[in-house]
Amino acid sequence: MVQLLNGRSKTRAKRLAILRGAAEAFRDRGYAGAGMRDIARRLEMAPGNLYYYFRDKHDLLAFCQEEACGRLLAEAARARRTPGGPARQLRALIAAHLRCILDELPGAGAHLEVHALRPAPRRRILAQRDRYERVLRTLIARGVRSRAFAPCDPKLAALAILGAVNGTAQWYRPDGPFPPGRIAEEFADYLVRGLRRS
Amino acid sequence: MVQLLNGRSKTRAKRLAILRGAAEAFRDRGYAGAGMRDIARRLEMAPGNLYYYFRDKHDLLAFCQEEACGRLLAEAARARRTPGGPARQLRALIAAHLRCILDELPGAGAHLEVHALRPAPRRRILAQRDRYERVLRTLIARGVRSRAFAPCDPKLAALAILGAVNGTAQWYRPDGPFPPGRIAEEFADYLVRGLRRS
DNA sequence: TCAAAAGTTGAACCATTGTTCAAATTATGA
DNA sequence: TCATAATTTGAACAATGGTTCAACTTTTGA
Repeated sequence: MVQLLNGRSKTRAKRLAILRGAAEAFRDRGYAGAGMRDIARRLEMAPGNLYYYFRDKHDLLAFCQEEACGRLLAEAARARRTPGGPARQLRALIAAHLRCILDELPGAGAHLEVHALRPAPRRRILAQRDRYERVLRTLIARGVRSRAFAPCDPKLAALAILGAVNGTAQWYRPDGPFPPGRIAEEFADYLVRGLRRS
Repeated sequence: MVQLLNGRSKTRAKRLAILRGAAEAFRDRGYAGAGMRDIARRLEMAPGNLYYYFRDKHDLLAFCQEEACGRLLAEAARARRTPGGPARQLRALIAAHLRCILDELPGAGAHLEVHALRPAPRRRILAQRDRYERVLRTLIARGVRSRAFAPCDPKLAALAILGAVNGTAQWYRPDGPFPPGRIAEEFADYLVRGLRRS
């Protein structure tokens, strides 16, 4: 294979591979419960090697969460550009969010154990999370104003949606009965229909 | 005060007090992240004293989860006795569930970190959780059959509801802008409306 | 082909964790 | 009031955790 990746992006690829194992471990055992040795074993590498790619465990967690937030914010931006009213856009965002955390990242940042982050990354990640939630709330509020949705508190509705969506990381299994696409579609339908006027 | 409590129920009261502190710690830091010293400090007692009431940390976690599951199953039984169709019953159960984990228990077992349980308690708690989920699914399926709800997979719908409901433990704060009753009512309305035919 | 750089290893270190226990304190009841 | 039981304490112990690092292997590029 031709070498298309320079040094920088090769280490980034490795960091993403580590992310996958680490995020799985964090999801299964929690941040503190997942040991560096466990993470290394999942990836079939030596524990010490993790420290070649990440300064320490906090840094590894921060990378997981920033990667997840970054992708979700990209999906949020795309959703706002999709044609249609707030209902269609919200539906698209929920489905994209689900595909993202089920398919690409193994629930990275689903737990969002921000308490374990250092002050600086925590501020960054909380800011990203706030931006994402604001997009959600704005879509909902817009739907309420356009009378597509019934009156409600957009903040509470957004929290309900995020709970249902992020909760999937806890029970979803790739070899389970529900493929990610199916979950994405059914959840998006259900969670948007609850907002509609009845 | 008159001594109405015999020895047994007095130690049970203390165990419940410990539960409150422990469940808060588990919710904030995760099972592994919450140290026995932290839990003791929250309760203003010595670390060693916890071992007078619980065999070890696993036992403390098991008590939290069994207490939570027990109360939720009691609410499930009551919901099935409330008058009205599946929609009303489901709405009542969701609201009761929320009041339970927001008001009474500080999100005990919200995480449901079953991996940290010993085999025997884990079997018990998983069985209780399954029973609870089955009640939920049955209510949903009944609503679908009676054409009160739109066709859907009751299993997926139940998981969506549980995600939204249990997720509240992560962001709810007693001194926040939303009182538990408000959250219970809005969530119950929203989550049931999503099932209705539109 | 080979020297330098990049990447990998696992044993060792030290702080922290769950846990124990003998001693101290408080509650009980006759 | 006092002896007994119940409860609480905190120092100490063994195990586990994150982390370091010198040595080793692989990759790179000329």
